[in-house]
Amino acid sequence: MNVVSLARSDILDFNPAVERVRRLGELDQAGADRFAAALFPPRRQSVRATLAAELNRPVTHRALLSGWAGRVRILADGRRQIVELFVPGDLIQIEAGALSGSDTVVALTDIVSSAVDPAVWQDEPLTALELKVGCVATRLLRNQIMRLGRQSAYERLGHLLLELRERQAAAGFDVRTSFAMPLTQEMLGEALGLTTVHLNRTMQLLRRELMVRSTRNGVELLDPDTLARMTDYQPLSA
Amino acid sequence: MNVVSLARSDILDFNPAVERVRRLGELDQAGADRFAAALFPPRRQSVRATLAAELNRPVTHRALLSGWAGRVRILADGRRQIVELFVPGDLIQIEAGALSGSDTVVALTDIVSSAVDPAVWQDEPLTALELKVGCVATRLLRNQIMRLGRQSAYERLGHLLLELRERQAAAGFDVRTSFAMPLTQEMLGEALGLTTVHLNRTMQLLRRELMVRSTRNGVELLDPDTLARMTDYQPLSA
DNA sequence: CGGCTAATTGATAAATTTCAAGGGCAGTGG
DNA sequence: CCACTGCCCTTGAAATTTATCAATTAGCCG
Repeated sequence: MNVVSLARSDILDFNPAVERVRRLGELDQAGADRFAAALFPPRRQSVRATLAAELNRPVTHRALLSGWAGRVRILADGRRQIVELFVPGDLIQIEAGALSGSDTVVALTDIVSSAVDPAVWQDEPLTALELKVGCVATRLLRNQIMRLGRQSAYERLGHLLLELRERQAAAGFDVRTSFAMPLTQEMLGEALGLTTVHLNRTMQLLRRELMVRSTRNGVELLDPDTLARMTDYQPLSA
Repeated sequence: MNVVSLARSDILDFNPAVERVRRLGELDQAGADRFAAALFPPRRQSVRATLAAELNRPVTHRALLSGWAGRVRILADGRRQIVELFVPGDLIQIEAGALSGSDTVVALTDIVSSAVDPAVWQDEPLTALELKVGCVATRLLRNQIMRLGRQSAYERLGHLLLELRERQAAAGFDVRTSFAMPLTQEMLGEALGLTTVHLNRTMQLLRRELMVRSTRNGVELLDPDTLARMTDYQPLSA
């Protein structure tokens, strides 16, 4: 009855994307299975690989099954902005050609992902889901804008960590003690509009104040409620 | 044959939203008319009014016909971020309830707008359009993230002005000499993550360098190409 | 034990914010 | 017609935050 531990214990057929869609759409087993069946065979890619549009369509989704990715924009002088972060379970919207602008989706770690058959959104229990998935993605973009436009380094980092935690929880991962955070501080800085040096110092501050503990390849939030209050974090599932 | 001047000369039935959709979807007259017919009677609202979801649907579009609006997020301590700006011709996506997060769409000037009948997207020549409209909106959000995360005050302002110009051009306005810019410097600052004071100084810098000339309620870009190079601006229509 | 890459530190410079006032201009009412 | 009031734009000086530059340390893998 504990979905989290079931999902974790039976790694073999735990699929974070299916889990996420199941919860988001409040699907029953049949609906979840239908979505699972719409996933093409997973493909493995290494860090820095590019995720491209597929199936000869202007817009496709790829379900990220493991590893992290990011949508990246690079300026003429080499500055790099990670516009959007993707964690396991996310459905990454990839646009073909001109529609994508100058942004690229890149693997930030080694990843596994599968294309989503667009036909699946026609099926009755899933019709509303494409819309919902889009709305959530848009809200994340707006969160990112709020962080970059209005928050201090400290707030940005705290807010982002809370968001990443909630997103992983929404994909069925157990985040109660700690959650995955495989990004280097350089990448985190590129996402948060901060230099590596400053991000490092900000992270140290969070640790010194006992808001965060870093574990191997992961992070633990020691007082999420206070952190949420301090950084104006609003749960996605509000 | 000059669409711009035709549109301008016949103000009476110039509808920037119809014009924009017509171009975006490469519609013929019949298609454009079909879209025009899907617009509910326009409603007038004053500055600071809120645009709310309608038609008992989770997501609706409102076509902004005149005046400017913005999607706004307010933090607990009163800081305000304009997440997204809307100019005449834009189709503003408005989410109901929880889907919207804590963001609100607000009139930044007096405005006129009409709801879009969602049924219109089912019609054949327009099917692909909802997708395209969404993609463009998303690209604008990503532009905003890039500006806030990676650019200096000078670059941010220049980049945004170029974007606002192109968007108004895309809605059929003649932007060759100057274009509308009815926002106060305070609002511009709230959009660009800058204080009013700093925005003011940055604007003066752009003027001093003869990149920008301010006219009454409008702006003229004196050397758009150079400005685009300096600010890494990529046309939406690329 | 190298040889990486990532994390950390210290010192200094630059960008941006804050605070506090002035000035311009348009509409309003006497 | 003029003073008045309410925005909005503009300025100056000082304080903060964040970036830059340049090493140094820590960890991990073969």
